[in-house]
Amino acid sequence: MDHKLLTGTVEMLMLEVISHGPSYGYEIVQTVLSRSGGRFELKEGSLYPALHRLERQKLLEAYWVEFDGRRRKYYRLTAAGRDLLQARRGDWQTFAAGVNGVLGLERGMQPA
Amino acid sequence: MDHKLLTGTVEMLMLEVISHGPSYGYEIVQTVLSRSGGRFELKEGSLYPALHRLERQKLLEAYWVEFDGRRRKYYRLTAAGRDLLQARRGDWQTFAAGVNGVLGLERGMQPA
DNA sequence: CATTGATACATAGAAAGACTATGTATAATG
DNA sequence: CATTATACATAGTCTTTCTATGTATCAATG
Repeated sequence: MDHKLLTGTVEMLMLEVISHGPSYGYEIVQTVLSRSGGRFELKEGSLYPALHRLERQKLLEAYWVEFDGRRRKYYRLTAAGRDLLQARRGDWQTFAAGVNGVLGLERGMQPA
Repeated sequence: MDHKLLTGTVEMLMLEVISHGPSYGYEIVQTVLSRSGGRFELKEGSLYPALHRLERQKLLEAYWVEFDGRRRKYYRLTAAGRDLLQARRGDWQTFAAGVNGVLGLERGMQPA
C-alpha cells in the first residue's frame, strides 16, 4: 500500500474477513488482497499489531492450531467485535457518502 | 471529526473545493461542511498546515485580500494542483471500490 | 543437499497526518 | 461590554501504517 487512505479502515477490513469465519494473519492478508480486487496488500507491520490490539480490546479471541508442522493463530469475533464491525460499516458508508458529496459524486446522498 | 478515516482525504477535499474557484481557509471549512452534508468539520490544526504544505509543493498559490477590515488568504490551484486533484480523485474511487469489495458492497467492482 | 520462495508469526522504530490547545486580531450581536 | 463569528497560525500529542528485521517450517529446484 502506498495509500494513506487505508488509515482507519484496516481494522474494519480485518473484522469483516474474520466475521465470515475464524481466520489467521497470513490468510487474512490473502483474503483482503483477493476481495479488494488485488488492491490492498496489508503489511505484517500493520496486521499483527492490529490483531493484538483487537484481541486486547476483547473484540477478537485467539487460539493456536498446529497444522502439518506449522502453527497458525486463529482469531474469531466476539459479540463485541461483531457489534463494532456493524458500527464501522455504518461509519464507512457515512464517510464515503460525505467524500462523494464533496467530490460531487453523490449517488443520492442524504444530508447527515 | 472523530473519524480517522479522513486521513489522506483532507488534501483532496481542499483541492476539490479550491478547484471551483479561489477560496480561503475559513471558507473552505464551511464549504466542506456543507458539501459533506454536515459530516466533515475540518479543524484549523489540520487545515492550515495542509494549506501551507500544498503551497510549499506548488500545488496552490496564495494571495492576501483585505476585506472590510478583515484579511483573508486566498488560495488558487496551480496546473500541478489540478493534475494532482484528478489523480487523487482516481485514487479515492479505486480505494472506495476496494473497501466496498471487501465489505461485499460492490456496485459492479472491476478487478484492479 | 543447499538454496530459494511460500507460509507463518512477531516487534522496534520511523514517518505521516489529523487532532487539541493555545494565541492573535477584528467585526457583529445582544 | 461580553460573547460569538470571522480569520489566520503553530506547538505538541496521538494514532496508525509502514519499513526493516528476526525467527521458523515446508515445498520445490537445481
